[in-house]
Amino acid sequence: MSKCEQCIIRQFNSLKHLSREELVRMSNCKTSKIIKKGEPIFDEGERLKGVFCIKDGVCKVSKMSENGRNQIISLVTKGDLLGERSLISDEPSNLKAIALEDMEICFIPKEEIMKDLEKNPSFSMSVLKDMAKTLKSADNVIVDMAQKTVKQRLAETLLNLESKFGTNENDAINVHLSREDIANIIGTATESAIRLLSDLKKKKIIAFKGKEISIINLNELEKIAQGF
Amino acid sequence: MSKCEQCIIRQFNSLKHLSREELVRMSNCKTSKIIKKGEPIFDEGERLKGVFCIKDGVCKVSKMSENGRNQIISLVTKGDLLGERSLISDEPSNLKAIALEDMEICFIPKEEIMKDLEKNPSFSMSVLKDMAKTLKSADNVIVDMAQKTVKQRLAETLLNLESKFGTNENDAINVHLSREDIANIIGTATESAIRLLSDLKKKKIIAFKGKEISIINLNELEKIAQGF
DNA sequence: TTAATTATATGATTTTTATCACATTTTTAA
DNA sequence: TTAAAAATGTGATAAAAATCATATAATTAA
Repeated sequence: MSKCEQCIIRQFNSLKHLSREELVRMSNCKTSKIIKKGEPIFDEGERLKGVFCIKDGVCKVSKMSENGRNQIISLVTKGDLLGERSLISDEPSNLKAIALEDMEICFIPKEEIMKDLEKNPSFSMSVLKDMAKTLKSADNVIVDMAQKTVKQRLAETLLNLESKFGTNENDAINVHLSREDIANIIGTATESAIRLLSDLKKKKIIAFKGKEISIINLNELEKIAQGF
Repeated sequence: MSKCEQCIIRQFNSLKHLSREELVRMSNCKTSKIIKKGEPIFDEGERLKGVFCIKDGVCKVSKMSENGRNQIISLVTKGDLLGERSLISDEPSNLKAIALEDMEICFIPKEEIMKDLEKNPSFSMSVLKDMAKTLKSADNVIVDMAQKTVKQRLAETLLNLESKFGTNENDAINVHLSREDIANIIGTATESAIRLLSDLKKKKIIAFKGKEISIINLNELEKIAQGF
């Protein structure tokens, strides 16, 4: 079992503010898990017993609408923490997390995290800052969902994916999403997403083969995202 | 100048976790303001120098989309705190706040709040909980915006307004919003909002005269919000 | 390997929503 | 008080997006 105090991943999130003793204690109570592609980390309505620190892999965090359609709220990846919110608000999770690829995650029990949150101001301040940032970006998503067309949202989503996941050796965006997942991020019907992707391909703004998507004309895609 | 330690409003927000000394100190540096209907409390891009505690009145918090349309993110009212987020993230506000009616607000300087946040764990924990809650509701708004029809969102908005503001002696929802404001909450064109309101009136699900709107058939409105 | 299942793709059509135009009412300010 | 401005309301039309149908490609499991 690897040790938290030696784990490089914590540098990417609020856990970097923990002291050596806090990390040692965390190491002793944390557990590691392998989650296979397609498997859930937790489900809607589940009461989380701790937080997850993503060591490797990507998962989609989504929520079912009353209409019975699934909306992906965020993609959580290596270095991110997952589940702090429902831990802090002490309510069942309103979200579901499913692995998009094989994952390696650490589970840290609730009591441990809560103790650190209350005792270590620089840790709690960091979590606070993180939440303020997430909230700001949630506001932006609300505005986009409410005011932008599906075409704009698709363009924006592709740009966001490239900047979050980077590109591989073929200049393709470094994450594999099904057309349905893409549709569920932008909040549209799968057919609409497919159609708009085909349009962008026809206009040589993007290229794709299967789930490997690459942005060819970044400038044009940015224009589309802004509504031109 | 009224004193924070005697102010009843703080019971409604995280400030209730402050100690008597903290409140006395706050009292000595806070200032009170009257904001007239239609006036801004702060604007998009402005760097806030403190937080606002709403003593009386309602304001709309909104953001301009790249399309040049305004989206109302929330309505902030008596007892609420405003501006903590951009203070915590130490970035210019991404939002604009405009009074919907005459308001009475207190301004608490940044240094004072930040000191309390760092020194008083029960205060910072309360702010943290509050943000977790706001984030959860932001997720719900994202899902609604992405997946529900304008009609559903209008029904939902009316229900939310009634439960947040209550009703007056005529059973009308206790807040006055223009049709444009309503449209900007649900994220649609003003004409569409007006048309759908007229439909609901024709079907005797709501009644209104000017900005006084009342829900007549709650059950039916809830059904519409859910997509029937 | 092959059949079954699932994902992707595209056409035709319907539904939803935005836009434009204009009339009427209400509010505001001179 | 009254003219101007702003808000509300409604019809006609256009644009955007969903839905339904069906074909093909890719993936999965027996």
